[in-house]
Amino acid sequence: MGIVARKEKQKQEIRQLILDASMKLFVEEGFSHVSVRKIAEQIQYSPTTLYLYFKDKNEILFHCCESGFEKMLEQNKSLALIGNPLERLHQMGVNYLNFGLSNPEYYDLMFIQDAPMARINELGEGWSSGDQALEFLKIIIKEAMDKDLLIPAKVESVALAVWGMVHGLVSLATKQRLDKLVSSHEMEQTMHDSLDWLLKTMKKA
Amino acid sequence: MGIVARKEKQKQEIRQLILDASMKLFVEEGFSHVSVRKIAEQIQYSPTTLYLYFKDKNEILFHCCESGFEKMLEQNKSLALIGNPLERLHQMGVNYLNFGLSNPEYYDLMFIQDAPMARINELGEGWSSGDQALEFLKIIIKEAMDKDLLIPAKVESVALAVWGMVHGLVSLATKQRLDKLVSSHEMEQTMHDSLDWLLKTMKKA
DNA sequence: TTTGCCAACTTAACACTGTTAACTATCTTT
DNA sequence: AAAGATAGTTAACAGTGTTAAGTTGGCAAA
Repeated sequence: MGIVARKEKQKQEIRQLILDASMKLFVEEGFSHVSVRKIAEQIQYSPTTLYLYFKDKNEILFHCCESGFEKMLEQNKSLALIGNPLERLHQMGVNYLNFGLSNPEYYDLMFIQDAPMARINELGEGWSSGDQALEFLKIIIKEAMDKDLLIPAKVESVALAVWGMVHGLVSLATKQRLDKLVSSHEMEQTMHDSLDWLLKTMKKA
Repeated sequence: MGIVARKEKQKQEIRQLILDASMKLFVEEGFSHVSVRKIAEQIQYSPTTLYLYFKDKNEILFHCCESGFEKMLEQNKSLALIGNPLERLHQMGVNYLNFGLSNPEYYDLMFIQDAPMARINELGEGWSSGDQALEFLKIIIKEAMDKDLLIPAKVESVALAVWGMVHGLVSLATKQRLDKLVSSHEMEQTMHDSLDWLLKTMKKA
């Protein structure tokens, strides 16, 4: 049994090797410049070898995407320390904007590109990463309402509105839709202003 | 002079032929399935002929994108009839959500894909379509504030927040990020709920 | 009228892309 | 030692955007 276990371990190592190479490439060169052949070259294997470890490119990208969610989750660890749910919500929004602007390639994969979702749909699974994140957001909002800090409303609507807004800002910015409309050195500040405005507005007087 | 004018007219006709074919294709088959070769086949020309009329594929897509903005503008013509700026803002949001959900391929090109912006950046021009749309939004918000219907705030922040939210909702939805989180038959309603919530919340009591 | 030019257009090719089928070693088991 | 599974390869298919070179046809000047 030891021998079959070792084989399995080696297999996993190569899988990881492929994923690491993919991530390195797409962080450095950008999502659109990552090809199966380039990944293979990076790890000194033939391109077709990747297909022995992954069904297709989508599956590789899905794992990179999951890795992005881990990165994001990591960043949000410190949120637990914030007692006030409204302040926690605010910091979560700030973290979201920062993550998106600092990791545009990851962000693209996590929330915009079709590839990772295509893989999920093929397997008929749920989207656990997205589910967790939205659930987390809903809990904070519910807590804030319970503590009478927010105007009562349907939690789902508010959560979607907040997520929608920060996602909208990040994706407009990273897809260059604000470049010609907002001066670039004020861009980040303007985005944070919008977030501040939302939180101030939804706060109970 | 008549002869050179006719030639010019013919040139414009072929340009339009190419654009029409492109639009037909990418509305029917989806953005990612539009290739230079397919466009060419559609109009019975050789693929390379397109390069006599357009610099590259990006330029073609840019024009399709502009055509999307016209479609959207058309839809917003009726807004002028609404006297109350808050109601007008609300209807504009509703229109935005509907446009995005009904024309996902156009929407993708207008607000998400790199191609059209790449062309704008190459030419060093501004983004007049985006500029107009945002300006329009700002004017409504300013009017609402002046008429004491909205809590006063920096117009730019509010405009970006509102745009960000509707854009965020549409792009999350069209990029399948809500599929596993919101039941599909309630999706549209949920999105409108979020918009309603925002407008109700920002409204002066 | 004939020559020459110029414009519109096409063919062939380059350098890529994801992916599959078929082949070749190497290592395991009988 | 022979047979079979495993891991990896090469070659190929069908597609992408794009460019260089070649081919027409029609018009203008000689």
